Amino acid sequence: MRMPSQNSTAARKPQRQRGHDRVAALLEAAGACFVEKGYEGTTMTEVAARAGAAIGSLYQFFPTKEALARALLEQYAQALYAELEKFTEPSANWTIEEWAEQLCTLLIAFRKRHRAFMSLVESMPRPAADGLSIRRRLRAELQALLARRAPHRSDEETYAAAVVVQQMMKGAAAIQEEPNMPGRQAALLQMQYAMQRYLHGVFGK
Amino acid sequence: MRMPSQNSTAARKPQRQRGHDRVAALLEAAGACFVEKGYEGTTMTEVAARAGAAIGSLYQFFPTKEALARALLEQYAQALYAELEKFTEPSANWTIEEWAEQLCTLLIAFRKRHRAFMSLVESMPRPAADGLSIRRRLRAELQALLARRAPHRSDEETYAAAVVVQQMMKGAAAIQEEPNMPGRQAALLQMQYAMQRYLHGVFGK
Amino acid sequence: MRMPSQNSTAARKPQRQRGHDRVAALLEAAGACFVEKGYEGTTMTEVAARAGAAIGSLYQFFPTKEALARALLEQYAQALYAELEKFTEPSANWTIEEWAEQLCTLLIAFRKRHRAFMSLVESMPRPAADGLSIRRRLRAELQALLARRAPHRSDEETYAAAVVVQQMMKGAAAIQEEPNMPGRQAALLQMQYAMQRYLHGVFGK
Amino acid sequence: MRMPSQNSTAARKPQRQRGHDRVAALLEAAGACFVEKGYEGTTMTEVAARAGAAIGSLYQFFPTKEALARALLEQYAQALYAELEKFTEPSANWTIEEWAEQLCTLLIAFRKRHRAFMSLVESMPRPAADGLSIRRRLRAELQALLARRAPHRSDEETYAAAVVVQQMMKGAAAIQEEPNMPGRQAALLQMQYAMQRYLHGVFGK
DNA sequence: AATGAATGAGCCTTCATTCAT
DNA sequence: CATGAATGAAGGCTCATTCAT
Repeated sequence: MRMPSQNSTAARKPQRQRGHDRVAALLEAAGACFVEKGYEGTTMTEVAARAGAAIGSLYQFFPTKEALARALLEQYAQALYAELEKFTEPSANWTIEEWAEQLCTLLIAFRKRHRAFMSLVESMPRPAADGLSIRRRLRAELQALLARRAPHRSDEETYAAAVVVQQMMKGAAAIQEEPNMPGRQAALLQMQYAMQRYLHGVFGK
Repeated sequence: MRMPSQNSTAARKPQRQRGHDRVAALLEAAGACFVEKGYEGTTMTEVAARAGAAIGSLYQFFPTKEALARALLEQYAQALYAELEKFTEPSANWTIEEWAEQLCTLLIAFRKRHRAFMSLVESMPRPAADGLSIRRRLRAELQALLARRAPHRSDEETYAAAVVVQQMMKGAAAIQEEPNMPGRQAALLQMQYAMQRYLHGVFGK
Repeated sequence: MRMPSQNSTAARKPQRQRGHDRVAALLEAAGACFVEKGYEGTTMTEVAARAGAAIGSLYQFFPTKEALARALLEQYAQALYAELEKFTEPSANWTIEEWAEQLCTLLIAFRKRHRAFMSLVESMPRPAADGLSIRRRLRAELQALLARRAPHRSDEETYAAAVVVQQMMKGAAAIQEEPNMPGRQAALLQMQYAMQRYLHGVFGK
Repeated sequence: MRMPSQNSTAARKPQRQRGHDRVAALLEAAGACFVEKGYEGTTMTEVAARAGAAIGSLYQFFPTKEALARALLEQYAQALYAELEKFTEPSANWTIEEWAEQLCTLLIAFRKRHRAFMSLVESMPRPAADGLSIRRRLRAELQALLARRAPHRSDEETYAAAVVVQQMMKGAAAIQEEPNMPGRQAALLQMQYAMQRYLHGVFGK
């Protein structure tokens, strides 16, 4: 049963609200699908079904499968940048080892919360690979963070270090994701240790 | 000694010269395709065409796309193990840093020569994921190598270290593969440096 | 009340007028194809074309060739059961010979109207053989009818009789279907006569 | 050197002992396959493999799948005619009931021994349907037998009776073939009884 | 907006049959 | 004759995307 629609200005808001919920549900469903089956394995039909929407509705908001993935990725990226922001301020007080530990902790927690992130970054097909640009942005972020800690280093040096840190974090994520891995915790700690050693070597006094 | 146990997804072995050549051509074509477009993006039709064979010929030897990928993977794995074998002997004379450098060099060279290796390991769909078992084998290999260098370490410790080394090598490979990456060489060197620092910290006297 | 338990090989139900029409057209086309070429000989492409639909539309409603055949079969089965229902009531007044004649008439007419029925029951591949269960149901129906006429007979006896009647009806259908058969009418009458003799022997006073 | 080729779809006759064995093995393998999977479901490759022969060898003797089936059918038909011959002589002494019983027994035993016979007769595709002609020949045979027993009957009458008898025998075979059928023996006996009643009614004094 | 039907290019795979050795 | 590789038309089915209601 439909409520008699209120006057045109008032009626708009609930409609938008509905739309918002829809989009949220769709993105969530998409995330779940991408995690479970990867980009190629995910079906637009299934995403819609999982969100309790019709296929047509899905296309109303996301004109393309790629757009859907991109939107999801973008959402994650924003969240990640927001979290990284917290590193800007207090990081000055930390030793480089503490800094590394915090970074590891943050990234690992983030990937645990948003499992589709990695999955998508890795499984989107090359030509469309938006994952690439996201990685680049994240890398720049890391570089900026590192540059702040070591202002005397050249851009080339901080860039290279950012690349290394990024790859190591990716490694940590992979460890997390691997099913039935024995000694996962120990391995993660070692990964963190490796990063600490590296950063100490490069930026430590 | 290997049983001739052709399980259903295994490749049929050619029995004539002609067949051998075909299989080689097909595998090569498959490798090229997988590199360029990943597992899902690769078409059996295209593989056949690229090898100058009819689609039926492809299926004569590889009953499935998956079998084709698996065969390729297996081929690479064997080659890699063979190369790693050379590490067993002389490594005793090396410092841990030299050892790490040699390993980096070897793996990087290997991936350059067999670009489909990584591509496939990463892009094969989970359930079939033969990549997983290959990674496990390689990890065991690394662990054995590390254990030889540090006999006083427990299995848990060497295993964790093997995991870390493996992830770092994957990172290096990713760096190599990334298109249009500025300062690639520097980054690779840093990656190697990171590994050396880590191994030094863990196994160095 | 029917559960909406769409098991994976079941047909999706259309929810719009347009869909209903499509499904009807598709089933009709399928029937025609199955009659002409049997189950294996029938092509999904051809069914779609014959119904003036795209191949995708066919699969929208019938996820499998088997599902299509099953749906058709089910439709016929329902129709047949409905017609047999009319036998329950008045049959008491008939002699066994009249009963047999009516049954022959009904079944022959039914098969003439729904020629795909038999074709499908016979040509569906064994493992999937839904034909089997349909036959079993029809057999049970016949047994019930016979049991009503001869309440003093044991279940075993009526079952065996039902089997015989069923096979004879199948024989009659085969006679009908055979192309260029001389003296078809006479043969059909003889078939009916055989059934009457048999039933008279078993259930007659 | 090629013999002036017989008609194109016929099987070539082997000319050496080895060839004979091969052909026998192939036919047997074919029979097994046809029973298990029907005509369409059977693969030339599988037949060859099952007979321990190469696919090329199979085609050396049977130029076509159809030819293979036909050859098998022909073989069975010959065997059946041979067995029916025994009916010519002594049948005069039997009552019609005895005659029917013997016929049932013989046919049932035959189908049990040559299970591919029925399977093939029923599953060969229409246009090629050699089954048809075989049925016709068998029908003629039956008619001849019946005519001998009842010389006063017209051709039309004996033909119709032959048709009925044939269908009933087919029904009996179906009963035999049906998996997990409870009370099979009883049903078979009833089938025989039905035939006896019928023949008694038509040809009995 | 929402819904669900429509579309069709394209994918993986099969298999009867032919051919070169 | 034997063998096994070669061939390619054709089939079942998927799925991103568009359209009509």
